[in-house]
Amino acid sequence: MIPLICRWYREHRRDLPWRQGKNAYHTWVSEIMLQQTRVEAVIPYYERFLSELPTVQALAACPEDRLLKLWEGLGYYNRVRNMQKAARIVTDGAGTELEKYFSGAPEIPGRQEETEIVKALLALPGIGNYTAGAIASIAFDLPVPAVDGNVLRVLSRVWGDNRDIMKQSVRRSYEQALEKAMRTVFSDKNTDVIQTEDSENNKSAQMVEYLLPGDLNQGFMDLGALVCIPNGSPLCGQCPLGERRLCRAHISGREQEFPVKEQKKARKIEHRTILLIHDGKKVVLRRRPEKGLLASMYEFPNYYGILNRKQVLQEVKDMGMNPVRVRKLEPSKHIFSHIEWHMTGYEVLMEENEGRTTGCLYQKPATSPWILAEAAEVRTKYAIPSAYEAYASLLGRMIDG
DNA sequence: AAGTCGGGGAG
DNA sequence: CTCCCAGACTT
Repeated sequence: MIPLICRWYREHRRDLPWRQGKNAYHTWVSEIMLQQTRVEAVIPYYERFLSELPTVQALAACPEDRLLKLWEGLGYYNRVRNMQKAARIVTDGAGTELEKYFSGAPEIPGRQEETEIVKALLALPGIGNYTAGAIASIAFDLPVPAVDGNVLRVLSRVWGDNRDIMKQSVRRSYEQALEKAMRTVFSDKNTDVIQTEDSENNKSAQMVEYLLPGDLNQGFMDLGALVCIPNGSPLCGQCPLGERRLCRAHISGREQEFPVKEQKKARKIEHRTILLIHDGKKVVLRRRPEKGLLASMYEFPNYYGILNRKQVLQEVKDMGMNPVRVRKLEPSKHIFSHIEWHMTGYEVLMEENEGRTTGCLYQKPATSPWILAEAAEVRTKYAIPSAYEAYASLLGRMIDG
């Protein structure tokens, strides 16, 4: 099965930005972005991120607000904070031996160093079993599995496995099974060769190429994305395993029954009130706490529950502003994985605050800091979660015209 | 083992 | 609407 997937991958692989050349830092960045995120969503972020932070050293040195702005809209913002922490560990030198692998020329570690490399990767924040395996196999050619949703879906169908793939015990058993198989197939003594044509000579000169662990792991990904797809019917006619009767689900016509997954719990609903406080030129923004949901990102002042006009006026006065006019805005809804925000908004026109950019007149700055942001900078400088998009869009119309 | 952490595209 | 995505971390 493994050689079949490797060969299928060489023939059908998608041409993706992070698949040009072999660069461990590039692989790392792409794998972090791709956690729970689709390829199409990642591509533009990946290009922008690498053009601004082309090296692990540049990542280590990037200011946090700029880092969050580069990640704005991708979600799971701890991913990028953890990646920067890891970059600082790597470039510190004191931490691991990984620095040479993540900077400079591509250097492939020997098999003897395999367990050490994987262990060092796993020790970095933001890198778990999957990502360590992906980097080790794709960038370093090490025979380590990278078990993600694609692998679980493909293999649960191939094996007709009716266990719940959400259970970590099941994931572990897949990792162990794959690791054992990969050690055998990718061992130095069993180098299956692939015959390929030499395109330059246009002759059928045969080159010897070896099956690579990275091709298997990426083969699972592309197979899962293009053929063995979730939701609906997989395209078994295009599958290298289907016609060879290597897939139990396909043999018995039960493709739809796998993978088995326990259904998720219902989301919690939260009502919130969003305030667009502005003077026609500047708008009030707030920085979220450093932990929890949307940590350290910027937002419009907002409050739990639905406030009426009187309460809104009181809140604005408590912030030290002089409100002139209050107007109710259209409600808006935003859905997170586990929470649903039902928002209502108010536009609050306030007196001009020339000269003031930050401050808190009636509250301690440490507990409720706010800033007066230039309208143009709201979009260019501050990382604002997509949850506020409806109101950010309204604000643009209020201030710019 | 269960909960937290985003956002968007497809069915 | 629901599901799922190249998951990791905390409790």
